Amino acid sequence: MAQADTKTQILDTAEALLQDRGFNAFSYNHIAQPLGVKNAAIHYHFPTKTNLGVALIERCRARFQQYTELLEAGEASPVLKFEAYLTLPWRYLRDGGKVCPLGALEVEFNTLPEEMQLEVVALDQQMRAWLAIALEEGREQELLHFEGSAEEQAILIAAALQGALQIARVAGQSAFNTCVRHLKQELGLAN
Amino acid sequence: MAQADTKTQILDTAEALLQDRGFNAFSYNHIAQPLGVKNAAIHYHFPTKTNLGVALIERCRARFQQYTELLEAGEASPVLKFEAYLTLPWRYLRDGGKVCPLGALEVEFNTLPEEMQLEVVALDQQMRAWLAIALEEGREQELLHFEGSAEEQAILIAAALQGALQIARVAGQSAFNTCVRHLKQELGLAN
DNA sequence: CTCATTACTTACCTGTAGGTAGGTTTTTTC
DNA sequence: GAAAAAACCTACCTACAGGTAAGTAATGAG
Repeated sequence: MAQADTKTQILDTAEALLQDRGFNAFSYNHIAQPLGVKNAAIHYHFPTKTNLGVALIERCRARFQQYTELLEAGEASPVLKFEAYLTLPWRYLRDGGKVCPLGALEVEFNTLPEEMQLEVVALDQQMRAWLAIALEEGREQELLHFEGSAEEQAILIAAALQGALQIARVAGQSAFNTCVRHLKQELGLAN
Repeated sequence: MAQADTKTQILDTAEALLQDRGFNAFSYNHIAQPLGVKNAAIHYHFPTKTNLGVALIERCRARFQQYTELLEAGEASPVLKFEAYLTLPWRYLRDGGKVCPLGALEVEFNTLPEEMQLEVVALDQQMRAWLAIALEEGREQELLHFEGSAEEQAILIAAALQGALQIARVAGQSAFNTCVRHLKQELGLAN
């Protein structure tokens, strides 16, 4: 399984670089070097950078789906689901001040090949759609409180988290925590 | 004034490119071509891309200060100030789905030269600090309602707007409008 | 009218990005 | 144990990025 291993390592490295520097600011050599491999090796696994990008986003999608399926299978409460959602950006922040992959890709959206753009749109919809359902569930069970549609609330939450991760880079981690605290409060969740 | 004119045009073009594609995704040629000029001409006005970047952010800062000074001079109400703040991202969105310059620069933050990083930090603080004061004023006059410190509220608002602009790229302009509506509502502002 | 300055252009240079062709080593399969 | 497939490496190529040097055309001051 050396194949899968290297392939996974490539995706891991690329993902970290994406979240650290953005998609346009890393090259095949940036991936190859830490893996102790030549850039042609990366091209062997991912012929073009577009291929890499698409695979990277697809993996995010698959991982998110797995994650949510696990939560559904465990019959997690809407509150737990929401907090599980918060866990994602929270880990990014702790893991070296990374930024949400979606945010990075959206900023560079107009420079991305169409295949990647489609994946970005799909990932965004997938995540927000699931969050919206969890929020609606929470409201029905009177565990969460908000006005307007759940989809709208999901947009607000996603936007705030995404922006907060970015601002945290220049204003410190507390900026992100502040955002989370306020979002929870507005949903009627005790801290 | 041919000098100032070209220089301004360069900054205008660079700023548009930054908000459209990000800082790393445009070159001197991208600026030169639409201006009908060679890339060496850009180097004449801004020897290095770092110079350009710093000048660009400094201009944002100066412009923001002018904008706020005008509002202060006109003794604008806190509500008007808040709405004036909202005007900025709203124009970005209308002007071709642009993204907040600050957001773009934060995503690419780790790839920026230190001089630019310092400017980014300064711009972020400048904008959020002013917003916080306006919010606090609004609360004192019982025009705006929120919990926690004004600085915290300012972070939440800035993050949400910044994120919403980015999400609007893949989810449509309505995503941004939704965010604004919810933010206003939470501050106790009628739509 | 001359000289200096401003605002460029032409013509280059270096580095790196993404990508390819062909060879080599390692692993797997039968 | 041989053949084939997988997982690389070496050695390139092209395009373009950021940047520089030297020259030129226009402007304007003394």
